[in-house]
Amino acid sequence: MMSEPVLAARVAVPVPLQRLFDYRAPDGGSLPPIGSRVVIPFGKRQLVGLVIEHGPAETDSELKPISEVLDGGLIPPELLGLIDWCTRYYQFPPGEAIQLLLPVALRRIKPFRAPPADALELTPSGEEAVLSRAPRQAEIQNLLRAGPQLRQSLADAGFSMSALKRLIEDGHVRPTEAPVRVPRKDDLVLNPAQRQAAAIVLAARARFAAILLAGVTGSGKTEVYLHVARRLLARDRQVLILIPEIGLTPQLVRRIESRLGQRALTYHSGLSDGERLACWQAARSGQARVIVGTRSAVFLPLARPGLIVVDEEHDASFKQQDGARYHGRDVAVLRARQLGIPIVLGSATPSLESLNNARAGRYRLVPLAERAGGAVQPRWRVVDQRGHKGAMAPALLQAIERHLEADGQVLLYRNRRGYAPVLMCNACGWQADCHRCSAHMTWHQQLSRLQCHHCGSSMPQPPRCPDCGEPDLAAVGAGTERLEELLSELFPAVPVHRVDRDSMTGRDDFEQLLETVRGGGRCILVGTQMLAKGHHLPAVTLAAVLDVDQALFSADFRAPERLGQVIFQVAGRSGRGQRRGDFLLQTRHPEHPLLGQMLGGDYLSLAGHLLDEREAAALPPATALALLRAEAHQAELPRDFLKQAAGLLRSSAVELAGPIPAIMSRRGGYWRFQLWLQAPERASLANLIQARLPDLAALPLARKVRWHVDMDPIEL
DNA sequence: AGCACGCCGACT
DNA sequence: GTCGGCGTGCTC
Repeated sequence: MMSEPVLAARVAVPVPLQRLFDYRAPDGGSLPPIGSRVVIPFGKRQLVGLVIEHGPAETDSELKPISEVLDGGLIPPELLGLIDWCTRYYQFPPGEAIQLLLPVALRRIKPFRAPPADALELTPSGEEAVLSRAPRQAEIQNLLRAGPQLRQSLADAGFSMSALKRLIEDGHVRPTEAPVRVPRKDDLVLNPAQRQAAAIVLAARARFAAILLAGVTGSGKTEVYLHVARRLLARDRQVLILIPEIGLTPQLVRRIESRLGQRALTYHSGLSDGERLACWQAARSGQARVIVGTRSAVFLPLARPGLIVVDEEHDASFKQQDGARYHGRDVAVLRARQLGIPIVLGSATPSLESLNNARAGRYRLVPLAERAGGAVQPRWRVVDQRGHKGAMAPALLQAIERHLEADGQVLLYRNRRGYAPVLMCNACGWQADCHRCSAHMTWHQQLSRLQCHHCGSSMPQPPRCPDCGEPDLAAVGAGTERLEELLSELFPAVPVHRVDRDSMTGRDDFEQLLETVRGGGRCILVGTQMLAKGHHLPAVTLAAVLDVDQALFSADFRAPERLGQVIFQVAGRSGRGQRRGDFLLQTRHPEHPLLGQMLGGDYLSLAGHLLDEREAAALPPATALALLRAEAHQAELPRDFLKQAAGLLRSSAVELAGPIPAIMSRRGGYWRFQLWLQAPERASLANLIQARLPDLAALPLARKVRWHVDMDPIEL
């Protein structure tokens, strides 16, 4: 037997360096186990790191000792394995792993004071207390006799903080970790298609299976997840539900809670550090049974995992666009495989990536083709906008009028916020462009300012053309703000609600608007993406997409897929109640073959066509694609860097293209270029890039440009 | 990323 | 004569 080399703890340190650092055991102690949270000396600083593995020291210099072990074996090996795969596949430094694995509160050396429990219970004295002279307090006492309640739900129920405060001061009520009971609504009876879908998932309840639940809007996908979730909760398993970054969380969470009769914890960037820590710990201990989170929740430690759900799996926000560029959906599938549990990917408009995986037999496609509750699909019609100058053709306006007269609600989708996408000089043709981006600035009339939606720069309205001095500046085109104005003029008797990031600034604005709209009554909704996402608005009988044309001719090979998704999602908003809906598509290119394909039928057959086209063109997901991106203030630097990088990456295993400018060639003052790397297999592509990464980093130009690798990019 | 060291311009 | 600009290099 060979003599043992010095065993070191290989530690991930929160710095953007492509390697681990070796440390010896703390003075007078032994090597902390893998997954331990430790404090280590790093240069002049003390940092929090994670022990990723044990191994022989890989350095000639003397090892420093670990300063302190904060938590031994905090991160389970299963998660370390997942992160290891992610760092190698997505090519991000191990230090980024710390950001993904630890909530902020645990990335600091100082122990974090745990936030007070957010539930309240009666103390023994509170049970006894006679509160006849304090009716409000007595009501609270009565409520709490049934079990602990969240502070928040007491506040929602209209109890004042002062009454609560008094009860706490008097020692009648105290914070508690005890689980809060949520009254459970009875199960909806699943229809045969839903039952069958649930049965397929449940058949795999104790092993890995990836099920792609492709349910048309209104088919009741959520009921299927929740049915399955209940069965797994009954077996004492945890359920992790991943959702895109959207503000519908409160509504969705309430629905999940009442259906499951369980409290659901949320995990997303909107939480305070303390709240995130609390959720993280509850997930790790198993106390949290149901967790609803955005993509970062895929890295939560789970004591007894039973099911992962990825809702709206096609949504681009599952892909992190900076830092560690991982895809939450794909990582979730890998995690489910490692855990040996089923994962359900749900969408009315599945991504071509997932459909391709279904074609290849890696996922099981379970279509739900019928709307639940008997609602039927809307009638589709193309509105030819040619020959009309305005933002809305007469045929569209007539349809709006007709539906309003029939007391229907109208939903109009337009993917541009602001008043007008361009401000132009009528005299010389000058356009207000961003100085830092290759983009027009958007005219916001209410703010009386021009804004760049890409870099955030903003300026007041120029009083006259900066080029020719004429004062005749015109707003060209219509964003949601202008559409709202136009519609209010055309239909003065009808409320017009604008839904976009500018109008829905308050926390609950959107939620409240949805409530109002669900209350019924004629109205027009005009808005961006926010409006297209799965909201149930039963009184909407007309939905329309106002601008499909730029997507028809986009340079982005994903544009047709995205357009298809938006169109089917918006169409799905119409006619979900008793009355059949209409759906209109406004275009100046009614003869475009893509529109023909959509009009023909359902999303899955459109997606099938699109997937065939990707295969024919050797584009993802038929091939693996990675981008090497670089940007700098001078255009030559990233271009030259990528040229040199191309030389280093040349291999028979990959096809290289570029450097070519990004679709948005300049952003925030940076010139952006990219090198396309394509290979038949994702793993071999990742391996090649990983092997050459040190050489790339060693290029002198690598220090002069900002660069990174993006595996499976979705933004070009 | 930080934080050092290191060599050239305007200030008490 | 110094304070300080950010280029370059290192972190087990």
